[in-house]
Amino acid sequence: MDTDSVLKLDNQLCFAVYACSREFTKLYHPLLKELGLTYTQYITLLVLWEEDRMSVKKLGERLYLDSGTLTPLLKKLENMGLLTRVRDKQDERSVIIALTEQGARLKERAIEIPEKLFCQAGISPKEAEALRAQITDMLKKVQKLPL
Amino acid sequence: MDTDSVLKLDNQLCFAVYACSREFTKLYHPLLKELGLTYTQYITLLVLWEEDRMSVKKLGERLYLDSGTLTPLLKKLENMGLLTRVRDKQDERSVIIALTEQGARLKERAIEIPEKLFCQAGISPKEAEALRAQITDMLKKVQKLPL
DNA sequence: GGCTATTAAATTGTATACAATCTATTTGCT
DNA sequence: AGCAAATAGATTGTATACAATTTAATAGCC
Repeated sequence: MDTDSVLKLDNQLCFAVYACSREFTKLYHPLLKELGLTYTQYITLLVLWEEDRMSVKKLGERLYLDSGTLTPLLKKLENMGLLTRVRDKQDERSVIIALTEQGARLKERAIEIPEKLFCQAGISPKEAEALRAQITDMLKKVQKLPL
Repeated sequence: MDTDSVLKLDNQLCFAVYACSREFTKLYHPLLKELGLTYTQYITLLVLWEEDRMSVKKLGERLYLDSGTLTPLLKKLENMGLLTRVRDKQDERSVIIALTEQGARLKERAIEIPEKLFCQAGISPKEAEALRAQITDMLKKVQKLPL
């Protein structure tokens, strides 16, 4: 590719990923609205539905988000009555996030979302999985870089 | 995939794309900082370097961004002296964005960025292009959906 | 021509993201 | 024990994103 082509927006992998991410989020929006959640709040709960009781630090590692994003987000979910934030007695530096009854129950209603989305988007589960694996590979590659 | 697996974060295509997008942007950050640009400002200029003089509307279609995001961003780039915002005489509803001398010149320095990135990330141009094509396909699919 | 619908930007309000910094706690070392 | 370095969250400041609404201008229709 010549020097001019590499600067073309349509040739840039990063832009494709960036635009795709935002369009995907828009697709989630109406479905999540029914649950009263934003996308970031939703993926935070996904992690907790898999494994309840987790430090902010570990949550951040799973979501690739730092405390600057998570702290206000978790405070909001706490105010909504979906989780609790409690200092770890063993290590007072950490804060343990745990689902409330209500937060745990919300999982039932969230189950339908992934399927609805695939149907809407017309993406087959097989090709979705193939693409997800490739993107995850790249994510690991990009994330591991020494800054 | 069973009902529980679809809710697992690591199985979700959307999350992979979302996390990858943010990690990619972080990779750009130090390189763009040298030019005094953010990622969104950079891709806006990419479009204008390809085709100068364009309405906010058209710019938004290329970038998948709306006026709510673009208006403040373009005002900032205007203040930085990189572009001008002028009402279209033919259609006073539109605003035409045009590069200044300085904005056009910045392209020279931006040329190096894509190559530096690929080297850093250890992604071969060939696999990047293959992945970009797949993601763009999905983007089109997701974006065309009737809301 | 005159009125309604549509369109393009701008504005408003809410929710992220993240770099950089700060605070409190704990670890590791002597 | 005592202290420097490291760690986990919280805070601050800046820059997006985007839904929803508003404003101004144009297009379409009678």
